[in-house]
Amino acid sequence: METNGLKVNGIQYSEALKSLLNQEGFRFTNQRQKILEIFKNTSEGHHLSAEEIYQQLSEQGENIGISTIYRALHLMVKLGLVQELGLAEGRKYYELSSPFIDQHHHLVCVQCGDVQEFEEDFITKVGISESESRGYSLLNCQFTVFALCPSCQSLYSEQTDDISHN
Amino acid sequence: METNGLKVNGIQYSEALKSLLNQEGFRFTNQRQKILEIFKNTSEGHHLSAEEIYQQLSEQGENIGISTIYRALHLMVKLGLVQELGLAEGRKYYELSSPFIDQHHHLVCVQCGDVQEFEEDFITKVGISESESRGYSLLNCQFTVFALCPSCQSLYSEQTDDISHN
DNA sequence: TTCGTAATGAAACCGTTTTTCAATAGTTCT
DNA sequence: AGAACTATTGAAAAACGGTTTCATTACGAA
Repeated sequence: METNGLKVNGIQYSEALKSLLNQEGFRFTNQRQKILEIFKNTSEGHHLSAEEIYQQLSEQGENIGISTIYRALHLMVKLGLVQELGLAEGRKYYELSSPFIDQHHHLVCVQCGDVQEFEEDFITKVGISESESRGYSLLNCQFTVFALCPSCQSLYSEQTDDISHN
Repeated sequence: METNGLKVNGIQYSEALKSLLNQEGFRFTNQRQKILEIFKNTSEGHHLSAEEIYQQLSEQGENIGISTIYRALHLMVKLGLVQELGLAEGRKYYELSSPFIDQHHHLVCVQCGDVQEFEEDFITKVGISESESRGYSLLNCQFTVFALCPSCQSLYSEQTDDISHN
């Protein structure tokens, strides 16, 4: 059908990004635009690492440096466009931040890495009140539940020996 | 007074650790005992990194390898003795897990790294019910609030230019 | 168009964590 | 207590995620 809804949204988004950047003295570069497009085209509930963004852009034929991606991600976090998540081991994940998407929290299977999202307004409220009552200014709060998903539970009990490290 | 409460507890603790390890086919080594002692002698609210455990043991004259510490920490996490925290950038922190200490959550200043703890039973209950309702088996849940502490707020607003990365 | 400088890509670098491997030392069995 | 089995160890090397450096490029204001 090629209605190109994405493209239309993409243009609006780009305009918004451009004015947001310019009004802070930053520049609207092709690379930053492409990175934001990756986020836009990513299904809700999927979280992107710097490496995955790099892979996707490389596949699209973009010649982008990994350091550019890290720099863009930091900038977008500071501008409030993107949120940084500490879901998994050793690596950061990113997602578009509210108000673009609803505030939510994560249930992670530590074995297979599957991530489920859920909403619970009260938790965010606790974050707000805990920081306010101490004079802190809230940046972001994350509730992460680490667990084993049903299919990993059976496997797991059989391989207690995968605990040792040699 | 030298009542040696710690030592008495230490012995009990060691016995408990030994049988816990042995019943799973692991060995009760001097190094693992020493590491657990570090945790025991650490004040509540202080979180240990692998590096800090290494420093403390080295000061005590123990000749322990850093890889042994990482291996022991992983094992203790799997056994449920210790909890892994993703509080700060680039490095993991560890603390004795409940039921040894009360369940609590963290308010972190992203600027100076100061950590405040607070309790909120409801949050833990959400973690339990979210995982149960999906058939997940809960391992551990963490609510982390990232914010700026009062003293860092003033400094921070002056340096908006630290956003760019060159 | 020109100019100033923010942003870029490549490569070098950094700190943390993991892996490798030969040597050591808990555990169990006799 | 001694022997045998093998989990664990320390040291060094490697891997890994992320950051910095620097010469070059390209936004965007004038």
